[in-house]
Amino acid sequence: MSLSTRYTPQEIESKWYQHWLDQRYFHSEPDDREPFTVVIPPPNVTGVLHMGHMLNNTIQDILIRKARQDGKNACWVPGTDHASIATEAKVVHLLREQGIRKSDIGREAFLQHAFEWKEKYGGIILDQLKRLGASCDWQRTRFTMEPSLSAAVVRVFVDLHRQGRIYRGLRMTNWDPEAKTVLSNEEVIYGEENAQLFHLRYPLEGDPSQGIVIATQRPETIMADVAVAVHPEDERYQHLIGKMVLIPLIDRAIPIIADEYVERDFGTGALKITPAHDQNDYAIGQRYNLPVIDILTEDGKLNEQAQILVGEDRFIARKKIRKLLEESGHLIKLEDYRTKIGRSERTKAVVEPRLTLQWFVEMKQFAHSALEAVRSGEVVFYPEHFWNMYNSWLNEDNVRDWCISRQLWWGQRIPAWYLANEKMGEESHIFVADTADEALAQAQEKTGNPTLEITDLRQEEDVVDTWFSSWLWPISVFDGFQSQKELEYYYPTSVLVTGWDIMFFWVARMIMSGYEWAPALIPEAVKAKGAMPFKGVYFTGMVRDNLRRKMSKSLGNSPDALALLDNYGADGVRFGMLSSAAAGNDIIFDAPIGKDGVLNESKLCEQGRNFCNKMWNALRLIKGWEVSEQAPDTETAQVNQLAATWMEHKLNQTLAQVEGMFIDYRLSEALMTLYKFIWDDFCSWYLEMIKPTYGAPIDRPTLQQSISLFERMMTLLQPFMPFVTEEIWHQLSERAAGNDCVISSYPKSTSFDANFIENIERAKDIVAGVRDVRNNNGLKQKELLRVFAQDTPTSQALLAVDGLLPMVVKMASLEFLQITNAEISNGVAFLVGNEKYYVELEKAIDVVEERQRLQKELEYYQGFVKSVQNKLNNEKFVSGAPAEVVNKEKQKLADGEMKIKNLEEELGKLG
RNA sequence: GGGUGAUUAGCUCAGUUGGUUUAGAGCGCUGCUUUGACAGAGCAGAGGUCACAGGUUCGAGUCCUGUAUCGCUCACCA
Repeated sequence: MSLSTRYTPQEIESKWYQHWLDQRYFHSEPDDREPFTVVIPPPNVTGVLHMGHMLNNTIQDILIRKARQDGKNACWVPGTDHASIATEAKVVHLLREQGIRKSDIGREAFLQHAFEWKEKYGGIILDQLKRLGASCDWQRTRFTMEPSLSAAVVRVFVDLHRQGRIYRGLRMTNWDPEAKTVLSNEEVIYGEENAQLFHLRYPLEGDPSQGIVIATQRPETIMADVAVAVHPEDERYQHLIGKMVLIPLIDRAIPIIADEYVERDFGTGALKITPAHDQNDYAIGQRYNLPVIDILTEDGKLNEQAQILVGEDRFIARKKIRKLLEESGHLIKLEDYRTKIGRSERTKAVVEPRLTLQWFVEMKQFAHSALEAVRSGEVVFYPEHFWNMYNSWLNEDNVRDWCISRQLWWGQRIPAWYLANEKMGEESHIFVADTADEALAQAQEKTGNPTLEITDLRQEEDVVDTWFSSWLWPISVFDGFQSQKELEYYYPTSVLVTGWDIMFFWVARMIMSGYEWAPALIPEAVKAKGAMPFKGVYFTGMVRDNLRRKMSKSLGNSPDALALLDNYGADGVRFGMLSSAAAGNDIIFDAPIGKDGVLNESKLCEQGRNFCNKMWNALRLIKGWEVSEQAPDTETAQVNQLAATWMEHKLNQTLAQVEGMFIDYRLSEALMTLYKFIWDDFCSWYLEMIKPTYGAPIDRPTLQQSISLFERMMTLLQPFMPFVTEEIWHQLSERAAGNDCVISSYPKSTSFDANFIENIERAKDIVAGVRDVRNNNGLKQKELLRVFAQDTPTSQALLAVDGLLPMVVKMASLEFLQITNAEISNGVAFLVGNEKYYVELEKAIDVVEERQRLQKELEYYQGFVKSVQNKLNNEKFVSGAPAEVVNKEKQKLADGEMKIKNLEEELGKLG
């Protein structure tokens, strides 16, 4: 025997992965088969494999491998996302360590560094996916910033701009006055700090005896006020609505308006509106068409617009204006107050809300098509309930225009040009075009100045949001904007597998872009197959730790994915990931440490590894048998035949279940079903049934039958656990080149005899009954027992099934099993169905213990019968329930009563 | 506060349109088993009033309403 007693995944996995690549099994070209297409959610180039990747890529791989075995043209397109913010931050950090500042080296040099970095580290995560077994078509690997995909970004930008659906507008952004840059929301850290709430009185214009008191934390911004707002139903202020009040110190008149945004209970119930310096005030200002007065400079000082304290820093100004307000009698009250203040992650400066010019995509039309796609069922969500979240994001009340500009360098630069002599932020001409030359031509025409040169233009500094490139992914990975040949074949893709956290950022936007551009690019294909980018979306849960936090590197709470692969093998990890991952439910992977000090997460992978080992040892058993060309004795032949027939039925039954589960994407259930079939039915029962006595040979037909079964099981399991199945496939018999498990065709279920399966289940109950008696009476396995079956038509029929009786004798280690009417003098009884079986004991029966056992069982059935009787005594049930259900209950009652009778008889015998 | 999901065995979770015995799995636990494929194993066992309260129904873990607890998510009070 050359096979080691344990399955060792390491060499086996790399061996077969390389083999599959050599055979180009994962490569796809359009042909006349039905396509099954999946595009990977491109991981960040900066990424390293974490649990979330392992989960959703395992699922994608299972679907792709299954489709491949189903004879479809399976195509899984891998790739990476340039992830502008994350990557730029990483490269900036790296350069800083070398003493290089981004601003010193300029855009070109910075991008060169960034690309070098990407070349060096960008592929790591894809190599890690290979270790997991991902059967991607690596020849198709794409990157969101490669030329073709970038060209697509520029093209759709120009297209939308031409249609007037991209515009430049003001937006409140997080401004870092120290770094003089816009921050993304993620770069702002909020914390509670002490502050003061100023109550200021604004006198009524023309009647200083009246006025209104507002509360503010930022008295230095009152010069930027454009209104005072109160709640429309606030009785205190009804008489003031519509009147004008004067801003203290500068006496500018502003209106009092009514808006439901105002909380009556907070502060004084009156709110100053300062659109330039507050997010919400800006929104209110928009609603009422109020002007915007910006009184701050880009480094946080008061400007000329403020009229007073010009040139003072905002915090100095706050102190000074307090004094001024006190002196002028406008400061009514000052209270201490805890509030949340946002600071820049990097400079720690208090972030200033600031209006800046940004680029936007109009969302109304897009949102409508995206909602319709899912509402109509053209795109199906698994699980369905995610529709609610999707709907609430995208409905007209909530959808907001998409700000697509980012103040970064790493990304696709916005294809807009300005006249170089116009001041930044105040450009009056904008030329949007695919290339600088086209922009120049536009500029010459629009300005009527044919002598303009390229140097007279200045390109927009900002790049587009990363999602503005990844929303084209299902089209652009097939170079769909350049040539439609592949797109026509592969589009729409079959299913998208991703986490629900990016439902809005990515999933919804891909749907939008699909419906926007696919109809124009591939009209015929869209007519036949639809415009959606994918037919289904499988939302995986978030992988969280035991505190239910998302796993992330910054928290350091993610288990080392590669270490898991090393310890348990890819198949073990795939099993572990899947076994607790129902679609959409978050999975807690880093569960509390158990008693034995082992993490539960590892336990799941351990179970997967043990499963590999179990199959491996089943293989060793079969390979260890000597083969005999002689037919075995009749009884053995009968048992073998019975076992074989049973397994064929059972296999088809299992297959039918698994087929249904695949259709519903119930992958973990499908895996569990196969697990139980292989471990319990095949290993624990079938192999034990046919196993020759020690040292004896096995007959060839039975061996062949077993190998054939094993082979089919490997085919069924291959999508889930590709490596161990491939290895066993090849260990089972010599294979011609190209005969590999990975491409073996997935069988379709045929009919099966449920009755036959049921008979075997009864026989297994007899065996279990005998084992129980052994356990309770301390009888050794080797001790052959005599068992008697009560003579009834049912037991007659059961034991008459060919081979069943000798099978039970073998499995339960019996001397014999006989049907009899006679009293068994020293027999311990157990029930199988309604039939009594007796195990004859040599020694005296422990009457007390036996009574207890029977009594307990009796009580159970008495309770059971009572509940059934209650049901049947209920008029309404008998008349209301379908006859089928009532009959079932009657049968249950009869069975229960029979069991009670039998148990009472046995108790009676014990005296 | 809005939205959304969860609450089933010690732990992690299934339970698919309400009706196969008064609910299942894996791990853990308890007992037994060790020259015989596998101790990364085998056999058996214990363990749950399905969060709580109502309601609909002949029948509810499953549907409805409310409550509690926990989570996620969006918006956050000048």
